[in-house]
Amino acid sequence: MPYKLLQDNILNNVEMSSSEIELLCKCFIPTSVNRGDYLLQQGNVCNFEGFVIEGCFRIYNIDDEGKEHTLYFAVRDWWLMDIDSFMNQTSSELNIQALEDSKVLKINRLRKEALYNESHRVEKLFRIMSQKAVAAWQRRLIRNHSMKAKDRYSYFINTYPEIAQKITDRQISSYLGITHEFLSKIKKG
Amino acid sequence: MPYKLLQDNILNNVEMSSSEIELLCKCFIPTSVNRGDYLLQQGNVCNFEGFVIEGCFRIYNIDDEGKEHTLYFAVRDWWLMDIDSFMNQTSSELNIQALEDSKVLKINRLRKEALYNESHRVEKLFRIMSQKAVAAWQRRLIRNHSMKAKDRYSYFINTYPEIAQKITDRQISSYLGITHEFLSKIKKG
DNA sequence: CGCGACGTTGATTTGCCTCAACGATTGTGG
DNA sequence: CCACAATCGTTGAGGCAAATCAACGTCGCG
Repeated sequence: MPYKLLQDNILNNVEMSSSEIELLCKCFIPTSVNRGDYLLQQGNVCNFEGFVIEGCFRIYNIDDEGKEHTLYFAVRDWWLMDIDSFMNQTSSELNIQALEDSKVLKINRLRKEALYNESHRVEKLFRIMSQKAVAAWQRRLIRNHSMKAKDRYSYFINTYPEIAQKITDRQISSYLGITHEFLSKIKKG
Repeated sequence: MPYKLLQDNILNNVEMSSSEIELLCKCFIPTSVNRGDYLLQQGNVCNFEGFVIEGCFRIYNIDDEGKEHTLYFAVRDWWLMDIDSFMNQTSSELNIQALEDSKVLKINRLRKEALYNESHRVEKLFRIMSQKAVAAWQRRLIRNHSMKAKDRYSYFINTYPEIAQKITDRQISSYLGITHEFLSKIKKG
């Protein structure tokens, strides 16, 4: 039952009757993604939001110089999307790639916008989720400014051991904002 | 009429009848803050959200080593709060200080939580505002990782000229994540 | 007036990047 | 199943970006 995980995640943010939550979950479509495949590629418009059931995704940007910058990783029980492209229906600057064979519950944009209007509780759910996200991004910025690369690395593997175990050092370095060579030297020292 | 600015800001995010928006705006209390004074200090709990009518604020953290890290500045038409402390009612790690004599519209936390439940539109308003904020924080992180200090400085003064004009170079440097000495050298070269 | 915060500059050090090379691992097609 | 290619992690030499520390003149404010 893939929906059980989604239900628990939702109920962790808002109260909802079992009938309402079932109606909500029905709007999410189970999708399998093969390792290496993309849910979204830079230049396209993001018209979905996803909730990861199993596997692992990397959400990253490639800049003008061809360098990769990982915004975050999404594993079981995480949400993913390009929120900027999704809201404004503009061309995305992000790639969302499966690092393993994965399963996601996807909801279509128009479906989601409709749900906002149909249900005050859905609106509340995503209001709360977004506010939590803002807090998390603020803390990440402060960590980036106050901690050296070595400490950011320790923080990452201690805070997200289940993610660290699934990804390569190169991917970690692009999340930390350093080169993979320097990460290698960090791990040695 | 300080509320006109708030009304326009809100209407820029959601539609609202004039009666409803008036009811909403009434919950915000005009507050004057003298230059140098704090709306919030590290260690206290944030129980308000603010909307700046005039003046300028700096929202920053002081780390274990005594270094200041500026999250953002808030001038006319900007919102401010410690969203983490506000949501979880935990001790704040942020300071919110007026850099000029300023005027803010403040809404109390309990009042705001009540409004969420009373009005679907209010819930929608803050859902949209939060989602926009998430997008902005994500873009800021990518800029921090992909641009050198000099380019981040140019970006800042070009994107927020009205802020740049109100603050000191030291404050800009703590926003950019560099020392004030280095910023001085950037400006020279 | 005098103090404290500010911006500047120089000398030195440090954190991190670049480039290049290498072996090890992983994935792939024949 | 093997051979090869691609990607990975590692290491070293050298360079650059930014931090650190110290000193100095300036300005605004009490």
